[in-house]
Amino acid sequence: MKLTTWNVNSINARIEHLEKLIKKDKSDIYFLQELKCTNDNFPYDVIKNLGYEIIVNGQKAWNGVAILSKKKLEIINDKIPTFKEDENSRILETELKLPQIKNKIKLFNIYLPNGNPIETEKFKYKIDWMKKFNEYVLDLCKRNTPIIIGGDFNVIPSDEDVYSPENYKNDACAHPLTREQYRKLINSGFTDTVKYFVEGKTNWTFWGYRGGGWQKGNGLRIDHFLTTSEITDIIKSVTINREPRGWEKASDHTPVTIEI
DNA sequence: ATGCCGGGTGGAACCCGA
Repeated sequence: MKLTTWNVNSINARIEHLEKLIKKDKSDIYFLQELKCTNDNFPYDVIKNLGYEIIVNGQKAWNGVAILSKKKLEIINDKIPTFKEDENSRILETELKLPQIKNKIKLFNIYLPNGNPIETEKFKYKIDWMKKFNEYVLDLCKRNTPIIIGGDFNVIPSDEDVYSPENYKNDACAHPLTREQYRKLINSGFTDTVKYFVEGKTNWTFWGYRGGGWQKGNGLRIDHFLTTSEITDIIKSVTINREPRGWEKASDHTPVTIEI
């Protein structure tokens, strides 16, 4: 069972890349972020023709997340239940049953707010979003629910996860308050699967368009899969697929895959 | 050069992202 997360930076601008990726790696489930389209403008036909069921939480111009799955999944939540007033489409919660795990697994596809610049309401919104999400998820943890959280976290977990910590000293993704909220998940038993399973350094998942980020190898590790222990125990592999970042007119993020 | 690029939107010397 392969699950892949990818911030596509506009599903309609990237549909040919997505098709190419799906035909190559054939994951069972895809978490997509930054669709930049409404539910009505999602390219359902292309993806259905590849053999996937689709759930979408879209929004005009910004944000938007979707889950593609070979087997039909149901939407459990499209808002954080403790943060229903959130106006942005940034989350999809669904459930998956696997034979090797007794209870249903909770799947979360998230597009966590960027939060820059840090002196504005945007940063307050980011921290608030993280607190509300943690409140909900950590409550599930207490009840020993198996959980997989995948997506674009906009969190640089440590200074090892950015090409130049100095340049990101005042960035919302590396801010101590951001890292503190992320650590609450780690300290509650979630495994940062890329950190734990992918060897070596510079395991970037994002390279910015500006200043030749990709060409210079100036990247960040901000797309993550976090798993509770029951899931971590059955992980076969975790990979960052750098290839799509090198394609013409690429997304600035590249896919991350876990196999269980 | 985070005034850099590349999306969306609407018709912008605009907005957003990270």
